[in-house]
Order: sequence, then structure tokens, then C-alpha cells
Amino acid sequence: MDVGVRLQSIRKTKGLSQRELAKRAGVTNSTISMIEKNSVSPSISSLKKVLSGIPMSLVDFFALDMQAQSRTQVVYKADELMDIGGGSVAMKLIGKAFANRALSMLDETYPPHSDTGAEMLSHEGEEAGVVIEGQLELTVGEQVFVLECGDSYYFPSNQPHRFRNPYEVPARLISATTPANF
Amino acid sequence: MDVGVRLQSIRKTKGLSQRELAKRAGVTNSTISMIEKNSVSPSISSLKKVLSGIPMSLVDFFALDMQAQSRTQVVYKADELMDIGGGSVAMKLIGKAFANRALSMLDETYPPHSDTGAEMLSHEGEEAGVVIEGQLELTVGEQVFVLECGDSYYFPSNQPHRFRNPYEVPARLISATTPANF
DNA sequence: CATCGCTGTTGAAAATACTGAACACTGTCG
DNA sequence: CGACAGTGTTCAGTATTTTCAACAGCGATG
Repeated sequence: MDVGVRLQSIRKTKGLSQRELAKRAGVTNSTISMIEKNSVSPSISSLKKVLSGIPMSLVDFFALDMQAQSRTQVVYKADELMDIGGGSVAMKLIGKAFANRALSMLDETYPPHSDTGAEMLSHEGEEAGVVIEGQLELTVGEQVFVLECGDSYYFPSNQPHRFRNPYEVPARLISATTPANF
Repeated sequence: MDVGVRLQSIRKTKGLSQRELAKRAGVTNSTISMIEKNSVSPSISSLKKVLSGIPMSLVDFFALDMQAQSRTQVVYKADELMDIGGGSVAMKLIGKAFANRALSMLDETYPPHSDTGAEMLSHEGEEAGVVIEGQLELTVGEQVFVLECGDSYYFPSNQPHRFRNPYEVPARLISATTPANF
């Protein structure tokens, strides 16, 4: 992992000079120069100061790291997804031909006033999703959330949960669950 | 944010003494003592060494913050997703506060003529996705596919792959990967 | 009680990071 | 061309962190 290179690329992305960033962060330009050249390994406090001038959190900074590491049917046309929707909700499974999948990805459509059911769901694993059309109500444990278009969620699936569309327009949700439950 | 307290709580959770952790990490016990007492602000390199004895990544260490602050956030508004896009492609991670995730779900936007890079990606696990806006070209191994809006894919991530948007309109892709690579 | 093995803390010395003031380079303006 | 404002780099001195070794406290064992 290369702190210096990463800092430099972030700084340049933001269109800042070393001196400009230094001023905002309350450090000297030489500090930034040396960090970027990896001639020092900054202390947490000074890196935090530097990032505050961007601004960016330490988590986000280190998260960039991971990205550095970046015959069965592969592609499925929109109309060849497998519909596994039991009730009113249409749930289309992505990658039906993939045996022993580690992942369930679904394209779900919730018509107005539809629901995954009164009793809460609960199973092993973790799940995430994004609402890409309409709005949806999500209940996790005791908490009730309203997801607007573009909003997303992530929670451990053993927490009791339920999806509901109490609105007048259909909602569309892309979800992923691991391990696969379909 | 309290580096010292956090380190201490992690260390104790793992049932390690200062000396034991110090030995595994390749630092001295006094370093750990002082960090935990917040009488110093460790350098990135030494904190990284210390965490390697746990073991734990810097991201996860700093991510504990967010977890604590929001008692496991479930829902993320569209504008609070974490952008981990390195190049031209905007990749937004869903559920950034979820530490040790089993799943990476991303909301990716490919501007016209953007690309994940000339060299093919390859890593462990499986991945799936749906194109929800525009069109995208996907290369898996020797095969090249054109994904229209609504089309999806599923393949093992060890197959070399690459995404490309050679078209004139932006493409938006929701993808999921397990195990998490972010 | 004494001794062992462990715990975490503390001080002086060694190593490392940060500052402040130079330097060399670029491009722009008069 | 000369002056200027910007860029990033370098170096000596200062401030901070890290080590090494000693210390004090605690519980178990002989």
C-alpha cells in the first residue's frame, strides 16, 4: 500500500497544490511533499490533519486501498431472468445457470401496495440493495426506513426484516444476498 | 475519535496482552502502552505494524468509528455512499459502515468511453450485476458481450474480466461480489 | 514469605517525523 | 529579457515517537 501515491492522486483530483492543501490542513508544504514521496510515514494525527484539508476521513482514505487489488453462461438478457417471485412481488434471479452460487442477486419489482409478508424474514448471511425506481419501506428489527430512489441498505440477514411498497407507484430494487438462498 | 481506546478494546477482545501483541506486531510493549494511553499519535507505519499482529486492516480499524457512531447503520442515502472510484469510473460502495462485510455491492457509473482498464481484472470469488442505465461492454475470458439496459451477468471472478463503455451515453451498473473485495 | 511469571507503566537515549527557510523550476505578464 | 507568482524539493534544526531497560503491582506456586 502506498500512502504517498494515494494522497497525491487525491490531492490532484481535488485540484489542490501542496501548499494550498497544507494551508487548509494547518501543516507545512514540506510535510505534504515528504509524505507524497514516501520519505516519511506520517503520524495518524498529521495524516488526519492533512485529510481534513481535503476533506476526507481516514476510513475513506484507507478504503481506497482495496480497490488497488481490482462454460457457463455469463450474460443474461433482461427477459431471460428466472422469475422466482411467489406472491405479488416479482423477483428475478440473476445467473440462473450458475450452480452452487455464493451470491443471490435479484432484480425485484414491488407493485403498489405489495409486501414480502407480515411475518418478518430472517436467515443466515448478509444482504444489501439499492432502490433504482420508486420508493420502498424497509423494516429491520424495530426500525422502519423509507428508501428513496438511489438509497441503499446493508444489514445482517438474521435481523428480522421486511420490504413493503405502500405507495402508488411500482418500486424496483436490486438486491444481493450471501450466502445464496436460492 | 480515540485511537488508544479503540486499540485497547480490540486487543482485549482478542485476549492479548500488550507484550503479546507487541511481539506479534514486531514493536515493543511500551509503544503499545503509549498508544493506548494516547500519549502519542502513532505513525501510519507503526499503527499498521501493530494492527498486523491482531490482525486487522487500517480500513477496518478506522471503520469501527462509523459503526460505533451509528450503531450499525442500515440505510444509506444516495449521497452518502462512499465513492471508491479510482479512475474515470465512479464506484459507490453500499454499506460502508459495515465492517468485515461478506459482500461488496457497488453502484457504478461509467461515463462515455470509460473503462476498468486495459489489463483484465481477476480475483477470488463470484460476481454478478445488472445494467440499469445505458449499455456496457463486458469481456470475460475470450468472450465479449454487450449488455443492454436490464441485462445481467454472473461469473466466477477468477476469470479475467473487464468493463468498458464505448458508447456516447453514461452507463450505470449495480454489481455485487462475494467475498467482499472492498 | 520468596520467587516466578505475568501484567502495564515510565524514564533516558535513539530514531523518526515535522517545521521553516532556502532552492530550482515553470509559465505569465509587462 | 526581467520580475513575479506559482509549482515541488531539500536540508538543518526542532519536536515527536520508539526503543531499551528498569520499575511496581498482581496472582500462583513452591
